[in-house]
Amino acid sequence: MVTSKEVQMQDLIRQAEALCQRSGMAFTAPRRRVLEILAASETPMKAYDLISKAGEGGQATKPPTVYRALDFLCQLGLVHRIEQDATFVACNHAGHAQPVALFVCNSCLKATEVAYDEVSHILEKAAAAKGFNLQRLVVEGRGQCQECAMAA
Amino acid sequence: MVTSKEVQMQDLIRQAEALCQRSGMAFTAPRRRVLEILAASETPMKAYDLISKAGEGGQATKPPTVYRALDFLCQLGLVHRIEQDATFVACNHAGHAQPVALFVCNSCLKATEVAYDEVSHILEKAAAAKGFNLQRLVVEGRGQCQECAMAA
DNA sequence: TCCTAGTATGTTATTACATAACACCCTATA
DNA sequence: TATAGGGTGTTATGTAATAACATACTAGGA
Ligand SMILES: [Zn+2]
Ligand SMILES: [Zn+2]
Ligand SMILES: [Zn+2]
Ligand SMILES: [Zn+2]
Repeated sequence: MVTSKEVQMQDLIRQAEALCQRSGMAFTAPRRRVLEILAASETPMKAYDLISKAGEGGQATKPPTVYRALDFLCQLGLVHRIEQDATFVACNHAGHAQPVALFVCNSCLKATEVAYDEVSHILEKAAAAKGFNLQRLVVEGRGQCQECAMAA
Repeated sequence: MVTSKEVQMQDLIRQAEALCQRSGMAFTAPRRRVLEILAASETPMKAYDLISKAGEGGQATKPPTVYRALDFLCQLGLVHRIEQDATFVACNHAGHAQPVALFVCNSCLKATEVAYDEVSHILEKAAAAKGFNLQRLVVEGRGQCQECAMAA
């Protein structure tokens, strides 16, 4: 049986390959491995869980290997880092450079991506009013997702 | 000579005392010490710099002491934690519970607080559109502050 | 062919961030 | 004077991230 999650993952990997080729970057084994694990996960993962997981059934994987892969994938926009709790999540839009907000459910810990075009303009203006030139923006939230609201 | 920074700090301490009394909480020595150090700092500080600083001229101060004080001060809204780089900054509005965005300058590392009433409503709606009930929001930015833009 | 520059990984060790667990102290109140 | 709640001190540990250096692969030029 092939789950939709698996299909989504294959898709993500293909898009990553394509994106790397276009950018002239190598989609190497450790990068693929890290992206696969993240894509297969229901929830954002901590770096050291990733390290353990990547080391299953094979040679041990050390922190720098995984952190380097994460840096790479984050730069390409294939993975997002959630600053609030130092976790990483595969992007389900494969390489949008546009900023998105990440909302994490307090119950099930799943992350929901939400675009925020409007918001970034407003914040840029608000920053500009104080003479601040905004270059990078982090928007994250906590709350309750739809499923968990139903269940409660 | 009394600088404006020092005046601001005295003010902040007084407000903190008042806030604690109203809430029935104790404004104890370590809490005061941590707030004083943060209030005196030009830039947000890392926890371990705070720990070193707090230990200067006296008995050594250990991590739990400072982290407990930080938790306390953050809950009261007297201090903000910047998630992006795990730093802490004294709030210059003394205990607003309202959310603010924190913009950090890439050059001088100073933080600028910006309120964002509008934005939270928009994001709440955007989240709601995906069935997500937003409870807490983190908005942070990076860029260049006014002073540094002048200097450049 | 050989050299070299650029990119990427492997490995060891260390630094930085944060909390668990327990003992002790103080103070209010029953 | 017991005892419960809140707070601190201390030891030890857990968790997140990177420095530094060695090694490997590839592409392009002498
Ligand atoms: Zn995304
Ligand atoms: Zn949920
Ligand atoms: Zn503030
Ligand atoms: Zn600046």
